[in-house]
Amino acid sequence: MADVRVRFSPAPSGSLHVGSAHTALFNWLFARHHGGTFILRIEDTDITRSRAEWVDGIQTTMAWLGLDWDEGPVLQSTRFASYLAAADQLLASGDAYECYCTEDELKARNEAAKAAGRPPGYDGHCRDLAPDERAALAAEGRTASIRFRTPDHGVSTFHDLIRGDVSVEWAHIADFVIVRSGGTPLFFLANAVDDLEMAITHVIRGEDLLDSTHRVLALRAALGAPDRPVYAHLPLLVGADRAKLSKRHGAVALEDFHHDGYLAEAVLNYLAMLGWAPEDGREVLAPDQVVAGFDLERVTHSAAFFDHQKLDWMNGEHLRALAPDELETRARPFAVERFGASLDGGTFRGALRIGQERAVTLVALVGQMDFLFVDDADFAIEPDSWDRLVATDQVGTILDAVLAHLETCDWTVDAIDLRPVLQPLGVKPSKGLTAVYTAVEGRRAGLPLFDSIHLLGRERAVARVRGARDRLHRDA
RNA sequence: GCCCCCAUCGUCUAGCGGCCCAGGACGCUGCCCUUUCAAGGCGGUAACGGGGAUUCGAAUUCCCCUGGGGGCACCA
Repeated sequence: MADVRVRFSPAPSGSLHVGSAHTALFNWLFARHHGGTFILRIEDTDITRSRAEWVDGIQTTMAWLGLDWDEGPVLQSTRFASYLAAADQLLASGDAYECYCTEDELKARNEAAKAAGRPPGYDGHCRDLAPDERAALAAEGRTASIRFRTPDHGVSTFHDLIRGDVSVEWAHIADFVIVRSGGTPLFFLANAVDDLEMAITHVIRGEDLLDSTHRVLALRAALGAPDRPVYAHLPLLVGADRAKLSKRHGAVALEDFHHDGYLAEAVLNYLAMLGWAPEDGREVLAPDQVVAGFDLERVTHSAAFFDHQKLDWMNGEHLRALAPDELETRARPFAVERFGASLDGGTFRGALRIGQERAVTLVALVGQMDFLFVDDADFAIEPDSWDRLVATDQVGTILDAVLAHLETCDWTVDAIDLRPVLQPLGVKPSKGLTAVYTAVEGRRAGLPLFDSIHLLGRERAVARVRGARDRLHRDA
């Protein structure tokens, strides 16, 4: 497939949402798979809802995910002249007309229609006004919007790469506004004009836009387009209630996943698996592998549930696949944010080495090593863990023996093995060591103890075990 | 209300007429490994929404029903 040109065209009315990111990703995958061009177009024709900071945020987040674009960002707000010229052309050809109905009137008539059991949508009130009628309305001080005249009869059909032929009767599609009474163009117009001018070959977007395709295509034809792009409507992403994913379903802003310590390649991988599956069934893939195997015709038809649990698993898979240096590069910002100046490079690398195989996110990875970097004055055992330590059989004996060992043992080894200390006491390692985990790491479970003690250093390790032992005696 | 789209384990999916009394993955769960927690290894649990039709044969084709979702803005 040569000369593929696709675009991702978000409205900058918020930060990039996982549903939008899903659409962006599929466009990007398609473009990259076919060696085509991926264009970023910002659909900000509604200037009251758009904000420059969101335009920046969308780009930042796309860059984080690894979705690079070849052209743009093209802001539709800078192209109003083109859209308005197209509107004039449609007015001249009779495909569009001026509508003097006010928003309040439309709303009232719509509600009346619904109440009467008739379908909502424009009723054609200003469709065939005579010139003198228009002049009279304008004289009242009304400003006209411009509406596109849809056919009264017949059927609109287009072919969707994923869903096959999709048809609807024109009688069900009301005339729609393409230019606001304030003189600014609307989505349908800008979309049709830009897809035409940018020579978009494939339109890949969410299924929620399926019905609007008929209108865009009609506009496009009225504008004199000789052809149509290929359409592919993606399955929607839904929450636990099976409704379209939105803010009330929890974290849906893509930047949140970044901040929560998810790896971009894991998010990309997971998002790709929502609605698409590689032919060989392998699920954990690097971005270039997803690109290589991607095929729009293998995209599924039904809405997909965004499963955080599976994302967590997948993130762990990608985390464990990272080379040591790369892991350090990714984790360091999170560690710096959490520990600041107390972060020691050597200890950090050691902790990463033993933490990598058990963490789900970078945040969790850094979180489990906090006992190494917290100020010793601030170190505290979790209350619940302390209670259970106190209740442990022979806890005093265990801590005394461990303390004695830590003060005298050889510290030049790789890790401080405490099993020989416990053995003479007749304490089961798993049980006795839980008490030591609590004393050293502040909780009953965490990074491997023997390595952790070594990373902590003799002085600090001894201080922690002594602290626990002394507190035990005080309480007793 | 009208229109459109969709329908395989709890979830993501494989399956495009016989290879399927349905395969993989997440989750859950049993065992093993094990200094905790994980990770890992080996098992287990669990699905073709219902009814017709076509066919020698249907998860796969067609129709109806049911269910779910989306749309019907001077948002995109």
